[in-house]
Amino acid sequence: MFIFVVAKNIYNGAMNYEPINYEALLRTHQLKATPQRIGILNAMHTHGHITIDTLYSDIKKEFSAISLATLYKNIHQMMDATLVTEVKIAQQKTLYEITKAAHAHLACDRCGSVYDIAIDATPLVAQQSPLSQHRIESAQITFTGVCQGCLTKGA
Amino acid sequence: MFIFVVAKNIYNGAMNYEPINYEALLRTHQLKATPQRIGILNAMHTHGHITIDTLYSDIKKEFSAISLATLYKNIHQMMDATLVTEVKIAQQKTLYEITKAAHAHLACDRCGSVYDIAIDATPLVAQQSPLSQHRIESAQITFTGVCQGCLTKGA
DNA sequence: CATTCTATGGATAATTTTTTTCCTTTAGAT
DNA sequence: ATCTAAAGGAAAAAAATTATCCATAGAATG
Repeated sequence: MFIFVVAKNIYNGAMNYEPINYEALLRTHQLKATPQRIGILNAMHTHGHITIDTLYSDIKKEFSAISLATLYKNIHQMMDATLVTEVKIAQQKTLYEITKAAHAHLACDRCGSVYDIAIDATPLVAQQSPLSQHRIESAQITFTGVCQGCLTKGA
Repeated sequence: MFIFVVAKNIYNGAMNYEPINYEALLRTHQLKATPQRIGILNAMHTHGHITIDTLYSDIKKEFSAISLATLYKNIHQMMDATLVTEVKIAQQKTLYEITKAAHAHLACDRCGSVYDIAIDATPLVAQQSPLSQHRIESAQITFTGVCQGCLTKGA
């Protein structure tokens, strides 16, 4: 038997039971639910994580007049509201994703793609914090290696 | 009894037995040992990790005419040679450090400082790789929390 | 449902960060 | 000591990010 305890109105990319209500998600985070913001969240959701360029070209299909400044402004507002997370990986362009259940990333050395890896860093944090003179609260993990696709087709 | 197996000419920031021979380190990595490069490595070493701005103002004390382009060009060459590592942390400026023994970083939520955390990610990689459809080879870990300094002086 | 107030979007420009180009100088091999 | 490919410096260009200004649109209020 599995018990899913789902906090109300927390986005979880892995649980696509029903279409995501971006309006409610925005309001929960004290942000106005504008069409542009909904579009941004939608693009992030369909891509999992997204660069500013992909987001820009994607969203222009719906809002041809949208400006990059609008994207940056909104991304930062959503980051301040912890609704969006910035993902920085060495040698890669910055990615943005809807804040979701803890997970790691794999950056493929060969093709550069970034994949989500299901992992709970809680034990790592719990283990490290007492060893450190700092108070450790969370962990962001980026793995590097070779992705499934490259393994299959490559040597 | 402790046995230290130290690969020859690998930089290890933690082992300051003797002054680091940057010339040899550069040559080992097939890079010409120019004074500017030695200065860059020296600044990285004394700071542990460094932003481009700090590096620039630091190194100008020795090479007043050095240009930012020279820094970026060299950093990239050293990164290609795996002598330097780029550290990207969300909400922070990119840091550069001499590639050293595996370690994690702690980014303080309060003051923004970044500290090194001694940790060997090998077990994490070994544990995750078989669980994944990808081949996982290494891990970069960034912890967030509150650093010792802020803990002491703050609430 | 209309009105009002405030936050948002879009245009534009300014900053900041990073990369490129071109020419002179230098490290390191011969 | 000489030679040559690589490196440094100056300058500009390109890319990424942020700020400013004003018209407009959410959403709260009556």
